[in-house]
Amino acid sequence: MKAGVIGILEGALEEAKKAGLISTVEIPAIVLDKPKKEEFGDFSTNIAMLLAPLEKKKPRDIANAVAEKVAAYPDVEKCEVAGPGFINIFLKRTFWLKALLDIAGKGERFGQSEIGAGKKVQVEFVSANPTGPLHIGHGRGAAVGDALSRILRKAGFNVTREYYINDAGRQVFTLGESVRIRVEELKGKAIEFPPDHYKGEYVRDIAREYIEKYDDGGAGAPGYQEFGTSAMLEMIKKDLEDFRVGFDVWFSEKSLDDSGKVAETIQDLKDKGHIYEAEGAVWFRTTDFGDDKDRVLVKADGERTYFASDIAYHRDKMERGFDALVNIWGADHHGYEGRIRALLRALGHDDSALKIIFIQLVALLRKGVPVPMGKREGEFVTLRQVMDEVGTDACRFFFLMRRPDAQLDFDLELAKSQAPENPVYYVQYCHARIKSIIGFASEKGINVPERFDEKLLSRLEEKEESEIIKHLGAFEELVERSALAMEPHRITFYLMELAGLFHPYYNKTRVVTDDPELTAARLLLCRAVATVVANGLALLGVSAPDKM
RNA sequence: GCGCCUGUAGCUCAGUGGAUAGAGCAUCGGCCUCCGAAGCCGAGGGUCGGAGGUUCAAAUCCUCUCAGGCGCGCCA
Repeated sequence: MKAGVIGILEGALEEAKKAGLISTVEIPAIVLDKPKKEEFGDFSTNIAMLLAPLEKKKPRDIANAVAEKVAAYPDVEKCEVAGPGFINIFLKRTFWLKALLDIAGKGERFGQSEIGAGKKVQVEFVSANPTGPLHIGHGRGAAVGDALSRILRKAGFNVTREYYINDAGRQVFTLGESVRIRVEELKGKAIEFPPDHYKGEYVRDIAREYIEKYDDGGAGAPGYQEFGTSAMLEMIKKDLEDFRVGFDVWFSEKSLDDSGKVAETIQDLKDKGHIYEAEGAVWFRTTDFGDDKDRVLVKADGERTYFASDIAYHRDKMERGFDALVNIWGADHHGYEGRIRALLRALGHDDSALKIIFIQLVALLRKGVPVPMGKREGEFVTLRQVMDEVGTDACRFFFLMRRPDAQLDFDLELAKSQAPENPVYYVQYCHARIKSIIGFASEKGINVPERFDEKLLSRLEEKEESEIIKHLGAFEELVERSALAMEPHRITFYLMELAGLFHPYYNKTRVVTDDPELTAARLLLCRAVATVVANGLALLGVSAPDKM
């Protein structure tokens, strides 16, 4: 919708230029606003005020000249100049009705665009260590990463979702040890459990499973570490599956090491002169590329650091030819950003290809009272627990109700309440309600018309109806902007607004009436709302139920 | 001490440099003989943490400052 108006404006500016009213060659980018007040029109632009200093003329004079040209376009009802020099454009109702025709024609494809132009984007998210179950914070990252991937795809990007498995190094070793100790314990040995090991109940479960399968100690028995890691990974995969989060690639840290890529990367940096040795360790001079301090790649004891794997991983990512990389990290990792950017630049890449989204903490509440968390106490709340309690739909929706970098209060009781204050149901109810209306009409032998035109739709004369239609028409641009800004929460807010327009309309206006033409037009409008709600919820990975 | 994030209504939060800053919840008062009341209508509520600066125009950009969170390992 908006693109069309920008076209009109560009045309008008060109005409003004030809008529000698404007002399500036480089016209600033056109910004179209949706004014807050309807007296300011459907769209408003500040272009005259931006041109004023360049033209050395009064903004209002320029605005008047442009407005006159704009007003001549057939889709334009009128065009006014207001305030310091805003150009306010009022469009004809028929212009908006095109959105309804569009939605009816495209159905679930409505909202799709080509703005991504098939660019390859990798979204790496969750990437939790396979040493314990996913907790609530991972869940938020999973919801954001998954929704973002869906939105990017809708906007025409070629998306790869990837999970980086930290299956090498200290932590998985400790997991293996934890399993071993529990196995021996279960067999009756009294062993003091080391405090820095994983003491969650799930480790006992894994130990029990191990004893059941391999206690005979057959030749094929895997090591504790290997067994524990794969058991944890299976559990994580199952959690994610039930959370409706899928991945295209599961990338193993261990495989990087095995294939020699870590050593290769260090050598590469050495060849480029970014490596030095000091105090028995091998350092990467990241300070040459904006980092706070240099970083160790190989410790004095000969062991590689986690960062050594990470540089190999990000080098590998770049070599796979992505146009953009998105990393979704917990906010506690933001200290890592500098060194990863340093790496990309050291390798000669443009680090602006990398976008890191930091996920802030989730504060779990129950009726407003904080639920205690803390990994050390072994009483951290898992994604599984929350999912089971409030359901996947509510859980995902709540995670996507806030900007990722803002802390989130998640109230369990609110999320599962079937009361009106629960926003998940507010949106889903809108969809179910419309399906019910369409069902009611069809029982009376009235169906959503197969064939229709602008004349039929022009029966939608209520103010609420045009507001809804305008909002529907903004959906495509919303998806684009949400994709480009990489902000899934915009979709959530849009849907709450759309439902907030529809419910009052429904309460006030009868859809199924004695007037067949009016009924047909309103059924079409309703179905369009349902389509957009369903499409929007699909981007969030939340279901759009026909009945609730 | 240094770095990053966040300060907007009682609470939780929206708000690509634009016009009189919005929504939900909470509070109070109303609406089901009629397409789904998981809904609707109405009311009250603000020094956009603070101070300077840039601009025709600042919640938005810059500087300083205050408050909260997080990070500053040869841990991952």
